[in-house]
Amino acid sequence: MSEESAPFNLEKTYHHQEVEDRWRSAHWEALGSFHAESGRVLAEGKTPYTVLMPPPNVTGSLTLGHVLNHTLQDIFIRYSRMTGKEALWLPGTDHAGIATQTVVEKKLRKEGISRHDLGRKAFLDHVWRWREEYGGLILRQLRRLGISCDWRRNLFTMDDRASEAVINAFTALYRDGLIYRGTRIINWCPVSQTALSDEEVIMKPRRDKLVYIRYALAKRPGEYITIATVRPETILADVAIAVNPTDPRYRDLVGELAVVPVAGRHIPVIADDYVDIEFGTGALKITPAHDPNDYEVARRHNLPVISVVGKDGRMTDQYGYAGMDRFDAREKILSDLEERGDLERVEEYEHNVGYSERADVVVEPYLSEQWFVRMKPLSERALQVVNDGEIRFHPPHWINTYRHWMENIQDWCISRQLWWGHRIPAWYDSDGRVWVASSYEEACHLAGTDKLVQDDDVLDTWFSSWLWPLTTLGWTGTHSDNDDLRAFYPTDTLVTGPDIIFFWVARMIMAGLYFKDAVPFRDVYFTSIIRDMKGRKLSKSLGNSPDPLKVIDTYGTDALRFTIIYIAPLGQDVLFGEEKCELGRNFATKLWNASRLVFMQREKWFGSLDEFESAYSGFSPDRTTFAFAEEHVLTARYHSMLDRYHTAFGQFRVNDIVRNVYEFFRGDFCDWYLEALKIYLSGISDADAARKAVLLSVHVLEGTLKILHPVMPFITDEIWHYIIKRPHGRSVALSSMPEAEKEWLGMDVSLLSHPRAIISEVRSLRSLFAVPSTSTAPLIIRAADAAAADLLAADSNIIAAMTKCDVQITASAEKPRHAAASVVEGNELFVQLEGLISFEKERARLQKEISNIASYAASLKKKLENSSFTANAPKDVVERERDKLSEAERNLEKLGNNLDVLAG
RNA sequence: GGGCGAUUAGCUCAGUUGGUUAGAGCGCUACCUUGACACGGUAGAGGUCAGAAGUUCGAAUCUUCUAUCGCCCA
Repeated sequence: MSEESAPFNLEKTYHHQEVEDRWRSAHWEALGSFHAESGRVLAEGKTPYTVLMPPPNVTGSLTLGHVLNHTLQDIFIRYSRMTGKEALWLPGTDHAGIATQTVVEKKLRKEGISRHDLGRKAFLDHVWRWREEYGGLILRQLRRLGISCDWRRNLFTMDDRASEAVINAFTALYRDGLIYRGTRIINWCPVSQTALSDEEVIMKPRRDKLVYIRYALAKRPGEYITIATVRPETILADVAIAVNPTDPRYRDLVGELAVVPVAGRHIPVIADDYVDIEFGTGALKITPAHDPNDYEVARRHNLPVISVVGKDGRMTDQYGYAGMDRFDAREKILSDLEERGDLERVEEYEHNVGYSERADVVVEPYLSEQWFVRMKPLSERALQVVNDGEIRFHPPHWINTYRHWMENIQDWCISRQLWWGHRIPAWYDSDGRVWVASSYEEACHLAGTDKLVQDDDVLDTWFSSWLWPLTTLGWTGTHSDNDDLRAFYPTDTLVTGPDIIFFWVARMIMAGLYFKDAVPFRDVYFTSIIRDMKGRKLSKSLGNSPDPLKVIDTYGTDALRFTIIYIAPLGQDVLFGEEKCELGRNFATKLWNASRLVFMQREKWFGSLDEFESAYSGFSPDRTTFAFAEEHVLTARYHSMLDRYHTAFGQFRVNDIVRNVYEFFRGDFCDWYLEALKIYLSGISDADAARKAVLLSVHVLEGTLKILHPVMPFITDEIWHYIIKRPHGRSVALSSMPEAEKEWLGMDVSLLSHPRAIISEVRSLRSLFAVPSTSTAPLIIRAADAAAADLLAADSNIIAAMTKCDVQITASAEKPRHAAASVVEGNELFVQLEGLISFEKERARLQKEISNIASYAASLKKKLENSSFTANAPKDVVERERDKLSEAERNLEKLGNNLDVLAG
């Protein structure tokens, strides 16, 4: 910060690194700027505003997706804080069961150790140590974004408090009959060696071979039935061949026995509606241990279940394939079948196959005993609150996806065969009976014995994430309320990607309603998906995902934040390229330089900072003291911009927010107001008048800094401290947002905009006739009326400087010869360009202009002569069309006269 | 197969309930190193709003169909 004696202005150039480093989260954190207190809501009556951070995975590192997501949350939080709310942003991380365990196992493997060598407890100690060392990375990186969380409340899903809540939630659901244990075909990841929920399986198209295999009929020598399958290795586990009961081709075969090739087992031919007559041969092998649909068929027909693929994806059969990988076995059995003559033919076949989300291998449908949450009872209210609008989605079309999932919901497999996670609070006694309780002691008490063994499995990570709105506010399941919950639950805005709508959003809604009897949040903002410039998803393997930290180093955090919001519309994918950050960087530079100009003028016109401060503290724009038109226009445009800004927030149109401010600042503030201000101040001797104009520039600059602050927190805080001297500990983040004032919103500035329009037109003429920028041309303005004449006369210096013309404003000038002429808002302009313009060129230009306007006027005339238009269209629309027509006609007349002068 | 979304300037996208001679950024062209800023300024070129039909006084905007692309669920 500058000394009192030194000039109180910004450095000549903006160094984002230096400024951002100074205002880093650490600074704001040390000040406690972003702490929220329930007392201020409960006792002082402040309105709460709460945002839940979607807990990033502890193994994660910062991606552009995080940048977008967290910038949006920060924008909402900072805006709410500045509009007087008690703004609470709850940060945290999740323990990411599979990912974390995989990372630690990989690390151990390099040291030649497996987790089984260590045993469960020692392994978990390793995981915890790993998390202490590396698990904070993502949060440190997020801090570089300048996000304004209440970091005191940082929560990890494996923390004691969160773990307690998980256990209590489990036991409560079990008690209510919503959790059960059962044998089902689940999605098994052979690499991670755990069950997965349906949501963790990603369907991907895959080219496989559709294999047609002949099964001999046991009692009809020489006859056979042919089935088609993409998984020939599982024929070893076949228990039946099914045909559709209405299929005439196979009707007489139902009840026959077929011989499984290689295995030699006799299996029945059965009839079941499930079989699709069109697919393959219409005869389907039934392999209940390796296909969920086959499992259902087998149950209906009381068939046995035989398994030939083990947990590791290797064969477990007794026919010589045991130990082989399932895909190697597939090839082997294919050649064996061919050799045996059982292979009829092979077709290329593209179909969708489930892959494990984490390990990216083909998921194995696997029959095993797992824990499930019964979803149907939970889904009904969860669907209702979204249908009723109690929770709103932005953009709303995601409701369809949500609704579809809720209406076709399947039970949720929550057990995972991992060690890292919340261990399932279920114990088995020596008779194999299960006892679910919050602790071993309680389970012993229930069971009446202490000879209990706890279930080995842990819970799905999402089983802790779905409690996030509750656990972050201190809910543990043993009490229903506390001050934080009373003050901040339900939370307000959830910002997340649509890819976890099922995983997380839907389940949080269920949990909130079930455990707290209230929705967990009001609005859900679904972010864009970020792609590269070619529209491809960002991925490490493609090498097309820029490192946000490098982007920040190059362009600055503010620039990145501004850019990503500028280019990310609600509900659309966004194509990101690092170079796009030039937009944000350039804007930050512009903001800096414009501020420098304002501060330079302040320094020039105020004797000292104190003098300025005392004038500024009582300042508000007063149109009766305005000296030039741009002061009116700027102030009116400023308030209309504020109005659009607040409206955009209300509608979650974040994209509009930055575009609106961007246009206002570059256009209205810099290009028009500041340019006019410079000229006004350069020729002035009245210091008091000058000070008023400077005060207005600071006033609007400060307002602009405030409204930009949620998007660009660093540079705005820096410049804000130069508005007046403020203690280093203060922050624009804790100041209040400017409001749009009705008085200014209603102001008609159309007349006051004439100077702008005239300046643009004259510049255009100069450029058209290639008038050298060094030469000053005489400009005669014949004003539309007395009011316009007064206004233009007052602004004549500004018009002169901005057009580089000698301006003469008259009521009745002769039409000069040798002039380019134009009409703007009824004001006739003559730029005398003796020797500079060619008559021919000007004549042609006027003729073209006249014919343009004439055809425009004709179309307006036609419209207005159409009686159904004048009868049906709203009055103001018709009125507007009339105005346009008369304006066009006036212009035509004037331009026509000019043409005559040229001709004559 | 079902659902959702997209198609507007060379590129990336705005365009809120139908009422503009359709906008921005980047790129392009010309001019300008002017005491805030060349990461800048001024002026300009560039679009039959994917196609067809319909509703309407009026359609980029609403309806239907078609085409192409993308996502989700089977």
